[in-house]
Amino acid sequence: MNYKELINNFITDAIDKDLESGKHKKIITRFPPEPNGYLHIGHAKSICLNFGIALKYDGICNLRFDDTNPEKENIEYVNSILKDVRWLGFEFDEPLYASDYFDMMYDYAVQLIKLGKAYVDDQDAKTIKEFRGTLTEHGTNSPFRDRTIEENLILFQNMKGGKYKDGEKVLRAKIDMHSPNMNMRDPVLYRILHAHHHRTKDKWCIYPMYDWAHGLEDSIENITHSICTLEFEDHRPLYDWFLKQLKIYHPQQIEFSRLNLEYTIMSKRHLKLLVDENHVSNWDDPRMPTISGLRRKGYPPDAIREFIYSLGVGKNDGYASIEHLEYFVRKYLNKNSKRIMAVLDPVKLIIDNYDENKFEELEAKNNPEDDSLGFRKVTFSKELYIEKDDFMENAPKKYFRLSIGKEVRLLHAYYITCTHIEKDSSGVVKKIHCRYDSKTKGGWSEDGRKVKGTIHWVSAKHSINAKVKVYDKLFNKINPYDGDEKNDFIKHLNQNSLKLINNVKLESSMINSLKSEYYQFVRKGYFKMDKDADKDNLVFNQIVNLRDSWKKHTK
RNA sequence: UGGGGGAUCGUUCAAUGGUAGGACACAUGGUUUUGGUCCAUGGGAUCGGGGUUCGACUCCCUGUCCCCCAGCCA
Repeated sequence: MNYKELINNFITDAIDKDLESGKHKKIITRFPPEPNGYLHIGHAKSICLNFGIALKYDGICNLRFDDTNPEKENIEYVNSILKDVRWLGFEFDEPLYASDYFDMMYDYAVQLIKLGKAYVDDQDAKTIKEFRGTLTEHGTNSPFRDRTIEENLILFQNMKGGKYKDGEKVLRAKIDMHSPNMNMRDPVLYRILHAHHHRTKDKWCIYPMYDWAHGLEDSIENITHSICTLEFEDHRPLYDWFLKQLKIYHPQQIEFSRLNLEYTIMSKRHLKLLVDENHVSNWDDPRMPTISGLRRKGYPPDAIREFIYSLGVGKNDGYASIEHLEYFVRKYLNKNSKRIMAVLDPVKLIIDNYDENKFEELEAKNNPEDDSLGFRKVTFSKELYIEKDDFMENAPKKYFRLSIGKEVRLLHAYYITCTHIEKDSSGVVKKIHCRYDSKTKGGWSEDGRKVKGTIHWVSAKHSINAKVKVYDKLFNKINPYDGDEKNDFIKHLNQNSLKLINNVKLESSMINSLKSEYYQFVRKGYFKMDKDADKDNLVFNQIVNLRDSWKKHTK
């Protein structure tokens, strides 16, 4: 991808100006996930933006774990994030950790106390909340707000030293309890948490809050542009205030609107709920909007990147459509998948004038637009399977497929004409009898005879059994939160989001199918073998179906 | 009159005082050994009302609607 031209938005406009004015020479961005869950496609936007900008300007993008809350974070999440960012195609040096800066952050806090800009508050959480005021009423100063610097220094040291229980004291910035911006009403800087941290172990029992930590992390790493989502816009005055008080290097925070995808949710907390309550199998369930879910489903990273960059970056909130994402998935897969024939809903087709014991190895192209993907042999014989819906007894005029008396092409094989059918007692078609034209081998005729329909097939005797999983949208509503209490989104879960198809027949060449490979099941869709599948249990996930303009006619 | 942000085709992003454009979606036609791909064509928008200007999506005034903020989460 050509990142120089790929990304152009209001953020790169700002960067261009900073480069022109000489404010910066080298651009440094960062992607700062909290390791408290798996990354989702919303994070992919931030990743593509931050790493993309670094690539565009020959700069650097740090991968930094914002691991300031040990109660929710763990190493499993750290590892998944590392894997997902790399899988998306971005490279980084050793990952960085906010927890590596805990000593520095502590020292800065001491400095802030010495400046008379921070104090230890003995009020409990409930009282602090009460004193904070409301959106329309200003707050009230804490009775502990005017402690001396000396006292604050000792108290803060005692907090660090473990002399108090969780929640007994906090360190707060001394800003303005009358500020119309709630974030400026003496925000908490440190809370007491006697918790085991996955990296610093038991060294600390006080942990910094986001607002305190984030600007310091950015400053320490010499980040030039700290790009975050819109909900932090209100926090920017605080971000700026801290760095100004401390007189340290001051990155610029710029906010953009986060990515929303139709029919799904992007809250890590809520995605975790879906996992914990078994609404999905795990974080990598192919129905999840997580990077690991999309990977398991078979979405190529290139397609995800192209999708993200096609969206652009702005400050409007809105929803990206599933179709838009699927367009890029199909676009990539059309070029990069091998075609094979698979029958998902089989019915027997018998070629009455073909010898019982004969079979032929016919040559088939793996990708009609790209010879470099090679050729393969498919086995043809007297008894085949075709899709049930490729035959209709009473076909409408524009139906191009098989029906009694009509001729179609079997892809890569022969022209066949249907002569008669066999049904069971309840009228279900059990066998379709045809005759083939031996002069049409390969699927074309010298006489220029026109055959409108082409259908796929597999040889019954040579076929391989498999299972297929087809996925639909996770929720029934574009915005699962719409009009409800925040936690009612569960009731909008699509109960039919997973369909298991058991009796799938694959062409014989699939005996050597690979987990790493993308396949197009001709006329059906794109598929990839599930990570838990094996030779004895072939399971394919449908990545996305093929566009189907016939379906529109039938409606 | 609490603060902050936003409003352009159905969706998403452009146009930075000078012909409102692209992509997806949709529609029509063509090509085709996938009713896929590809190609061509078409319909379709500046939140409302004033103002400044030769000229306004852009600047000013005013109104309306939407999103975010009252964690010792990030």
